[in-house]
Order: sequence, then structure tokens, then C-alpha cells
Amino acid sequence: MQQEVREQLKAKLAQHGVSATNQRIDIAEVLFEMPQHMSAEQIIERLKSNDKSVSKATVYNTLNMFVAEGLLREVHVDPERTFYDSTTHPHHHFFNVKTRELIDIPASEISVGQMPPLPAGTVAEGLDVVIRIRPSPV
Amino acid sequence: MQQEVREQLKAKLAQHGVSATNQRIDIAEVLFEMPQHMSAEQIIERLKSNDKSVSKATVYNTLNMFVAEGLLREVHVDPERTFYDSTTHPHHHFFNVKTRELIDIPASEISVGQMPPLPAGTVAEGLDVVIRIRPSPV
DNA sequence: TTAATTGCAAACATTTTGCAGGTTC
DNA sequence: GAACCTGCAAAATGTTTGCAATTAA
Repeated sequence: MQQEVREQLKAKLAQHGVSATNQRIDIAEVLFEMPQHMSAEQIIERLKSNDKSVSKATVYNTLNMFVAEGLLREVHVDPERTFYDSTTHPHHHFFNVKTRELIDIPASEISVGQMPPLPAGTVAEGLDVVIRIRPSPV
Repeated sequence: MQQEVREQLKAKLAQHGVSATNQRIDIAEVLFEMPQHMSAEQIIERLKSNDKSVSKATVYNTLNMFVAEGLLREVHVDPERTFYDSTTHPHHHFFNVKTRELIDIPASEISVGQMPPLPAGTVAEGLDVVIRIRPSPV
């Protein structure tokens, strides 16, 4: 049963040209269990509590590879850490600056109207909308 | 003449409750010369080439204080460094992921339509739109 | 068996901090 | 002279790298 999930993940990695080692599947298992945003440290903690031992270096190597191959998206809103977002199709985020939590906003719920002309000699790579929020004051 | 600029900056700092030391004015001089985005290191370099010697610690302390007092805005798009934006009124950015440069987009040039409801118990603090760009392929 | 991958520890880069000495009002 | 500010060096993070040992095709 668990084994089946791992087989599916192996296929997913293969589709993106990533050969599947045990460690990479362990990491994928954490990330792709549900749509979510995690920092490298959170991933390492989760692996630990799942009794999987994967070194920090391998976690970072793997995350960078997943990003390069389009399996993951990096989100940069918190200067202290990079978040890895297991949802790769276009969408946006709330960022709670107090709790440092990211919350998805489906692309359909925000409409960005006219776009300014791009600077000469450049092409657009992506559009990120971040709504910074904080807990309501008492 | 130069002296006059420094007097104006001193007044600007005072308005924001920041007492004006020589170092703080040196830093303000660099930042507020024109609307721009600089990393701490770029600011330190500029100070050096202006023959102003301000220690790294003081630059960081000052930048944090300016941000806290609303004289500056931090921009987080590049995981490797924080940018300090001398334009504090609402606007958006192009970020060239190759050259790591920020370019302003006036708020009027982007219209963000409907906004999704905020998560319960939170209030909005700000809206950031970043259009990631890269040099056109040859 | 050759190439790819892992893990450790050391290296790095950016930012923060502790504290002694200096400055300011 | 009391409170504040600066600068140095050391510390703290988060991330990357070098390299020897291990695993996989």
C-alpha cells in the first residue's frame, strides 16, 4: 500500500528525468503528500519523525534538483529561508509575516489586469502576487 | 550646497523620529539620492567609494531602523540578499533573475482586480506583485 | 565496473550580537 | 555624565561544496 505510493512517486520523478533513489523518494513522499509549502528544515524534521534518515546535504541537493526539473517551485518571501511549494501550477500566496506561514491563493481568485510593457530585451518568466497579512490586533 | 542636502536629510530623519548621526546621514545620502534598490553590500561599496567609512554593523543597524521607521521598504525576491527600496509608497517590481536587478513598476500600471477574502483573524499589511523576467534568449 | 549518489564536515555568505570605546546633548 | 551610537570581531543562520565511502545501473 505504502509501496504503491512510492512506485507512483518513482514514476513521477522518472517523468521529470530524475532517477529515483530511496532518499529522493523519501523526500518526495513528504512534499507531494498534499499541496504544501515547507522550508528545508521543516522537511528534514518531517523526515526525522518518519524515521527516514537523509542528510542535510542530500535534502538540499534534491530540492535544488526538483526545482530545476520543475517538480517544485521556490517561494521567496521570507528573507530567512526558502520555501518549497509542491504546487507548481500558477497561483499566488498569502504570507503571514508573524507566523511565517504561506497560504495558497488559487490563480482564479486574483485577476491581475493590464501588465506594463517589459523592459527591452527581456521576457517574462512568471508573476508572483503576495498578500502580506498579520494576525488581527486585539 | 552638499551641506544643504545633508540638512534636508537630517530633517527627513527627524520627521521619522530618527536622530541624525553622521553615519546615518551618509547612508541616507546614498539611499535617497534617487529612487533605487540596493543591497546592504552595494550600500557599503558606495559609501566606500564616497570615502565615507561606516562599519558593516552600523549599516545593518541603520537599515533596520530606517525600515522600522518607515523610511525604507525591504524587498524580498532574491534569496541571497535583502534589497532596500528608497521608494516607500505602493508600487511593484520587475525582478531580473539573471542580473538580479529590481525595476520599479508604478502602482498605476498594474491593476489587481478582485482580492480573495483574507484568512480569518488576519488583516492585510501589503500587496506585492513581482514580475520575474530574464534576458531574451538569443 | 563505471558513473551517480550520499553523508559528513568544513566552507560560505549574509545578517545579528556582545561589548568596549566614542560621541552627543 | 547618562544615554545613545559606533565598530570590531565573534556568533548565528541557511545553504553549498569537497571528498571519501556507498549504492545503483
